[in-house]
Amino acid sequence: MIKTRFAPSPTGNLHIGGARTALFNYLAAKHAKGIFLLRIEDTDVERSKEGYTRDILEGLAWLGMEWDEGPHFQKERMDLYREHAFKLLAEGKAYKCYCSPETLEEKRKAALKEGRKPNYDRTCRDYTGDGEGKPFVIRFKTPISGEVSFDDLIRGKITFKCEELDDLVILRSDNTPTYNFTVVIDDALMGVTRIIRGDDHINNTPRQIVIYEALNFGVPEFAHVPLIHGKDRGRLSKRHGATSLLEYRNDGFLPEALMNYLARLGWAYGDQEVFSKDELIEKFDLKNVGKSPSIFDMDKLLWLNGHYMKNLPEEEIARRFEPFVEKLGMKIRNRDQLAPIVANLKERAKTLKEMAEMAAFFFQDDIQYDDKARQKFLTPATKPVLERFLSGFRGLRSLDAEEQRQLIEGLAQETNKKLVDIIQPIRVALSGKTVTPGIFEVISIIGRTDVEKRLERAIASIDTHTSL
RNA sequence: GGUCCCAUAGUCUAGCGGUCUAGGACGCCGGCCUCUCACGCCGGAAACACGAGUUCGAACCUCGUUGGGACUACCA
Repeated sequence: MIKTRFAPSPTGNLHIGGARTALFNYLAAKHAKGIFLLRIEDTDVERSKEGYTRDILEGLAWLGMEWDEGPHFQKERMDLYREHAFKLLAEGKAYKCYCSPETLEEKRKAALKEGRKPNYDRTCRDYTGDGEGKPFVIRFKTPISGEVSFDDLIRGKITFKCEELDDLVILRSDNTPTYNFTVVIDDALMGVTRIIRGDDHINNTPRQIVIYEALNFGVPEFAHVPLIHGKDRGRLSKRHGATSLLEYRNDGFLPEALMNYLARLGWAYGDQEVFSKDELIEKFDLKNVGKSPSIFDMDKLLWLNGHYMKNLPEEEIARRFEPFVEKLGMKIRNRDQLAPIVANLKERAKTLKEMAEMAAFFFQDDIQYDDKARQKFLTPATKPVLERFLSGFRGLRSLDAEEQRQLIEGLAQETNKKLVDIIQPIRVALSGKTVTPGIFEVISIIGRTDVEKRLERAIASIDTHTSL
């Protein structure tokens, strides 16, 4: 049975990089019909915040990654870590270190200055005294010679010399455990068989392996996925996409699209670009995960989101669309409008938020005229067009597209104008903008009464402006 | 500095020694469609970082160079 885990620390929001690591773990587990476990690594009391935990859980849930086990919280397992630390101490596999942080810091600086490794000099490794009541930490006795290697599932064999490893602190002087220790205890005790994490952990892996061995725990499999970089090729920061996943939700992205995008970032299945969640589970394989870091590309995400906007069931899009309309401070008064609005806008809007912005004029009585649009299309020259259209419109038996077409084409012939010259002023009169869905659709969605009102108002507004 | 990882177009990637005059996608440019904008369709520019090997043959294997990244805490 394969068991994977996502183990974020609640010292920040769940960002794109973390979400993708979580996704790979999720997909690997689901693909193997195994278990996906969630663990919150909150041993850093100073920096951990409950708000971040909430953000992480909500982000995972929104993307659609249900975890099978947990969330476990390390804060609740402190005794367990201490117990194992003292067990190692009793077995002579760890030792108390009485060196003060200050002297350690000095030694490190001096070593760096002289070009030596800034590792702990192991002063206390063979010390047998009682430290005279001084505060102490527990350090792990790392093997001094030899090699540690592991078969990374996506990189192959990676080997480290033990000399490069340090005698890691596993229990701090305040009696709290450190990361490299808790992670081993938890992964071992929770039965995690396959650790998929960012490649920033490659260097930690040998340090963890020697702890597994000292505790007689079976060593799990490791897979280190490349990090996602920002446009500047550096680590992801707020500027590119390190903000919370939930911001993508608020910006009107669909979880289906984001999951699809994230999966394809670093992983590929031939030439295929679009994958449903089930398809991802079916086809995901760590073997096809690339080794080089990738850069987050908002344009491609937008394209994929647009794809899902077009292809998800309209009722589903409509349901998710409503909150975005409300967020713009508008109300959907006539629910019959919703379906045709979505039908017409789903090909144009890349996000739900954009869709709401595009749809705004449908929901407002006193629409705002875009300045440039008004100057160009609501003028003394176009006023007669609008007037003639209005009177013709009043005589229409229905708002059927064919009838509308006849009216507008007739007007174009009579005035010797092109269709666009008739339609654009009408479009601006009805929407305030030069860009909207097809005019017949716009008219039929707005409805007879409101179309007339808006035309009247637009015509009147021309008077106002010319008299000024 | 040390250790480790990585290297196909601007970006995501296919490629796993011959089928590569390197394929797909986003983006970009041009065209068609057309009531505006999109959508859709058609076409185009654009890449194997460099240098040595190995081999009959290398984007694919080896080594080196260069470039990028990560780690180097009583953070995770």
